[in-house]
Amino acid sequence: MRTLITSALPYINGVKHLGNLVGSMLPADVYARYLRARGDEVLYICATDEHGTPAELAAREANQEVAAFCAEQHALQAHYGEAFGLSYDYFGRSSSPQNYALTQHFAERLEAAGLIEERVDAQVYSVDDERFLPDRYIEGQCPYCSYEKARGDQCDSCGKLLDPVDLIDPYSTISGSRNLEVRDTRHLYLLQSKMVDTLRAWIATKSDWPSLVTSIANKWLDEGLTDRCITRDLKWGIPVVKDGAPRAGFEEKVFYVWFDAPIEYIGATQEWALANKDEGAWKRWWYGEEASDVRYVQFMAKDNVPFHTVGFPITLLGSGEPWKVVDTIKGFNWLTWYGGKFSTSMKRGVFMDQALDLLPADYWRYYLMANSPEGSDSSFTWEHFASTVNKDLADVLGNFVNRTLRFAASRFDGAVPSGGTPGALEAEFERAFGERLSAYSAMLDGLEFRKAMQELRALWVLGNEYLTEAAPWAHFKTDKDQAAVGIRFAINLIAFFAHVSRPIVPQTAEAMLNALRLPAEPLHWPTDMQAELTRLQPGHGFDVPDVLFAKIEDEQIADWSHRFGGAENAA
RNA sequence: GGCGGAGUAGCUCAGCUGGUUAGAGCAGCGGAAUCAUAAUCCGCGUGUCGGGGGUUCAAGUCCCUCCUCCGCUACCA
Repeated sequence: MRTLITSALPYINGVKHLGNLVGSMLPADVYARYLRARGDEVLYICATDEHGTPAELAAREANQEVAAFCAEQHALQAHYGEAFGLSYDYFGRSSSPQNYALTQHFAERLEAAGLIEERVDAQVYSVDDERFLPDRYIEGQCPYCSYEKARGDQCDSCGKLLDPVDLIDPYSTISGSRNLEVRDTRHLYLLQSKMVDTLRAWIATKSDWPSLVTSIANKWLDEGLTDRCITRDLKWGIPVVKDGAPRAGFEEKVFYVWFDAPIEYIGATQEWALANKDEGAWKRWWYGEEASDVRYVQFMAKDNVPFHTVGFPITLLGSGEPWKVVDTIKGFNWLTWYGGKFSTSMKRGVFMDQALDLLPADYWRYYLMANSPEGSDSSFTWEHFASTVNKDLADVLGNFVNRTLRFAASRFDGAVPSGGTPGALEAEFERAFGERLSAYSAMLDGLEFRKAMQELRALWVLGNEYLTEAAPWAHFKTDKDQAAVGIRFAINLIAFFAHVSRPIVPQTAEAMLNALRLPAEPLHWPTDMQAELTRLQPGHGFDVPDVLFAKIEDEQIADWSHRFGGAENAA
């Protein structure tokens, strides 16, 4: 069994915040690391999503050409992804030549299958901006409640749905210009309505999807899928072609970002194959008989679910070609900022670059996974973050390693001690660890991350319980062999903890292995507790590492709340 | 407006197809221990399960209704 993993593509308009991270890339990474440790073959693919109006506007804001802007932002996101330990096999770009070719290929296949047709729309054009305006970029007075800043799609004041032409005295939010006119523009429509039955039958087979995902998917089907416009009047994007030449009447248009973005999962796999000088290697993950043993798991936040349960499957299934479609979708709710919204445009919340300036990646990784918004939205606060880090990471895991190794170093000369034989206590704890390990693995298999973190924490706690009962510091005075049994057991637990914690806190786990003078490779996933607890034999040397996790002080919380805003800066 | 999700201990959250005295972690209180980042371990939880009504032998769990919050509503992505 091979597993293909993709996480929703982060949009190009800036460094992502913790909410973006926890809803897609981070859990995908944890899962990929877990499966790799278990010995499975894994391909974890991600990429930046670079097209669309916001990218053009962000580039203009930064006073850059859009291509240069995207290249720079891609490099930044790649950098911070790596710094966060995101173990992509490849981090591609939706603006890659591979994605151009694939997107154009799918459009042609869909048209050949009778699923695409041209239609003419009337749309608002801003003469001064020299562009057609998406509804949300037009504001004006609401015809119902007279609110001055109603958007073209909806009035934020009275909530009524609007059409841009309804607005009184409309203007472009890009330039403020009121020089707007309605122009006819020709677009390609994907005839999603023809695929409803196919889609419904396909989704009906997915009994293991989270209810969050199926309910969103079924909602779209139940309301009746409408045909969807898949081209836009923009310059930055994938050109619309026909028979290898620009399509007549579409010379100034590109494909809609939501048409080409998911295709980039395949595109990025092709980029990966090319980078590894094995150009055909992508196919065994995506196409035909070769890919039949692939299990495909997607990670995304709930806003992305419609595009992955409806849009992208229609593209793949409608092509009539044997493309791999998703097997399991793991959807997430929102991580909120003190109950409000993390916001890139409002700069509200903590962003990946800022987070790493404050603390190493593992602090964030553990906190985010332990509080992952699976069942419902969950809320970030500095106080909660600090108490999770201090209690679970510093006091329970970090202190276990520290107390064990410091004691062992001072009483047993920096090596695993010999003497004594394990007794009933060790047998009892070996069994307890085995049970917890099974539960932990089962939660990871089931993509139940929050519960998995509870089990992981319970394993760490069990280590401290063992030490309390074994009390090597007490035995040391009267029975050195008995003390040696406890310390041997505890040192082996450190190695065990390193392996089981590694998908979540990779840097710390490697520091633990390093302290025990164990190689970081090959990856290892414990299954047999008896083997785990006898791995390090008497005489094996070790080092006492620096404290693994520093505690977060009240002054830091106060400082960060002040700098980033706390409750008072919630939406 | 329509649709989706949520409202469970001070806080953050579990509670699948209804079934023994509603759970976990944090915080709090008491105790043990003293190897350790004063770090650990043990013990202690009556909370109108948002309000009201209903179905049932039995409801946090199903139905109706009302209230509150969040999201989506297809041209933001």
